[in-house]
Amino acid sequence: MDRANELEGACREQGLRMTGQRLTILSVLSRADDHPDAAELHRRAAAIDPGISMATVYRTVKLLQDKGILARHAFADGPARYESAAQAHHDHLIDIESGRVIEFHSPEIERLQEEIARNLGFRIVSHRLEIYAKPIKGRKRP
Amino acid sequence: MDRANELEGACREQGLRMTGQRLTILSVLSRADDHPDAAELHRRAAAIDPGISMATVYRTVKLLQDKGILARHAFADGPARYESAAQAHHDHLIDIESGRVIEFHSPEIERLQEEIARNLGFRIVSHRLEIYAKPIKGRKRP
DNA sequence: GTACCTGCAAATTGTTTGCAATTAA
DNA sequence: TTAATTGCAAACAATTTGCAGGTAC
Repeated sequence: MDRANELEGACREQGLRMTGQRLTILSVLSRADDHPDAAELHRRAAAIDPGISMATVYRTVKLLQDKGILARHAFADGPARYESAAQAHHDHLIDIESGRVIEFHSPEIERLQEEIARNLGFRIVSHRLEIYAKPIKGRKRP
Repeated sequence: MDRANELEGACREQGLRMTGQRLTILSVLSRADDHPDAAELHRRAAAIDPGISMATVYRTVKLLQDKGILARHAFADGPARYESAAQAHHDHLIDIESGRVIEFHSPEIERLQEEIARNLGFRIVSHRLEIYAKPIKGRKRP
């Protein structure tokens, strides 16, 4: 019922072998409500199972990505960051002061993108929209 | 009057020393109507001045970037690609079959982005919008 | 003359991979 | 049983940097 089981279930459906390391990484991913990079995933996973290696983290995130279970985002600088692919499509606003990532979605922008691509004679396969911004001082944010 | 002189002029205005290597790289950049990566810039520059090193290419593009003369784009995969920053702001559609980059601009999308950021309590510093797409067969493209 | 620039090679960063040992199914 | 998975270390790709010598101004 919880997210760990959802991710684990998705993996089993895909016929992946559920090793201790994978379970550990899945549990880390399921409890993450941020956008950790590989090093951070390894740190959190190693806190549970100290023997886990960086190579396994990389192999696992790539595997999950290929299976459509995990989304990888290479923002403008620094290492790639990951999040569960289970949620609906969205874009990202990156707080360049804190590194925090805020998700948003604009059907209007999506529609305009489709229109632009079509007018150029293309069919969209994927897209990337990232806003790099600073918090406005004295403004409360949701 | 031509773009080589424009770029060179911009560099001189910034007080940069105009070495032979920089002039070579500037001339390569000025005649490029595509989005070359560092290796490609080096290839083209080396065709003019075989002694030029990769390190100098990297140092030069970074310098020009810092001075606002050159724009660096790290697309979804492969090395970063560069283009003159002299032109108006625009976003990119990448033909994933050929790697070709098509520029477009949508004031409407820009406006929506501003609105989204404002509503979240942020001020946009920069943004990145890339559309990865395939050509529609049997359609003529501009 | 001197601060800046260059080439070279070595270092860095983020990520991938070959291999021999281990393990899930 | 046996094909998949792991840890380790080495390999990789893109980019940066220390250093000793060279050059624009």
